[in-house]
Amino acid sequence: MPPPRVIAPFHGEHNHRKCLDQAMQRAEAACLQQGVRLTELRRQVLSLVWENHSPTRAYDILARLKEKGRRPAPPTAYRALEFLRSAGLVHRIESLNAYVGCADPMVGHSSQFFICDRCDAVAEVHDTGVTEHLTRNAERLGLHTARHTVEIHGICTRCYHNDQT
Amino acid sequence: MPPPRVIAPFHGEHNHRKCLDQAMQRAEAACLQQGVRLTELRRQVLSLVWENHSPTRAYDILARLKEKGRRPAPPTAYRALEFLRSAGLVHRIESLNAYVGCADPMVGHSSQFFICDRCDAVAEVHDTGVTEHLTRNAERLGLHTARHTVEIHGICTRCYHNDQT
DNA sequence: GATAGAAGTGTTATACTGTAACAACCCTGC
DNA sequence: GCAGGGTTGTTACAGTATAACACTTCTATC
Ligand SMILES: [Zn+2]
Ligand SMILES: [Zn+2]
Ligand SMILES: [Zn+2]
Ligand SMILES: [Zn+2]
Repeated sequence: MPPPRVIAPFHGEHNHRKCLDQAMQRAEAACLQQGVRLTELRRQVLSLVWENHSPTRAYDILARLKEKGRRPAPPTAYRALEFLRSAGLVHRIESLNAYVGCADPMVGHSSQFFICDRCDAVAEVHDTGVTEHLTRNAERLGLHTARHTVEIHGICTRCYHNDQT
Repeated sequence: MPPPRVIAPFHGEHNHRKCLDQAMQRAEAACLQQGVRLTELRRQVLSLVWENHSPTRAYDILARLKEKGRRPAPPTAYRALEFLRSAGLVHRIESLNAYVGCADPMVGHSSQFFICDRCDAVAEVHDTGVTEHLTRNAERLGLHTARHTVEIHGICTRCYHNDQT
């Protein structure tokens, strides 16, 4: 079994511009491969989700789209987000009603998300051990699995230390 | 490591009246032990959640409370549900915005939920293997864990077979 | 038992999240 | 060009959740 792979860690100091560019490039490639259209609107929404590594809510997307000159209504944002999700380019965090970009869209994965409730940082992990346990349980119960939602909430080290001071 | 324990299975043929009575009894005991008050309203809401083993939404609770002669507004339901959740008597299914009764409230557990998207049946499982995997990952990332959300969606065997016919 | 404080519930209003339905537009292949 | 499907715009509304304050009920203490 391969070791758990951290797709996006907490607070990684990095050139985020690079993050964003890479995400957009991978999105173009993924859509090309899947034969679906990454339109200008979808590109804009994806880049908004990728503005940072915290979960983005649909109505935040709407507000930012307005700033960009569009006059969008809710369905505009939800449709774009649903497209991106089905293409594997973003994940939905159910416990927050929000979306994060996926840094590795080309592999079909069911990830686990570790979320800091103080600073909103999210780490995406792909631990096949967890997945196998869940799959085994599903089989035992007779559930033909469609999707996993695994979201762990807590306080990240940085925020935890800040609280002590 | 103990084997995964199925707290509530799919479609178990059973005397549900017994289910309900037992749940209410355990709730009384749990509240007594925790030194919190299981008021009449909270008792009513808990019994509504326990009417069946499918997730119950807050506004369904509201509607049923109206039938029982109250004239409740949303906060009434949400406050009762939040109380029951904090007392460990119900779990919230994040991916459905709904609540299910917990059949084993006395043990502090973080469960996994297996959900049939066709018939809404929910199975609650307590697999320490899953929990340990997640805990290990949280430690590695430096997340001081507060709560787990593990929800597996799919189609249960019974519904799957019905679809074939 | 009176009485203050805490806990619980009622009530109004409002914010946030998400979708149905239909119109208009645009792209692609014929 | 011109159908036809996919995408976006637009209006309206459904569903989920909380803030704020009033009122009641319970509990502890005198
Ligand atoms: Zn980045
Ligand atoms: Zn943090
Ligand atoms: Zn039952
Ligand atoms: Zn089913």
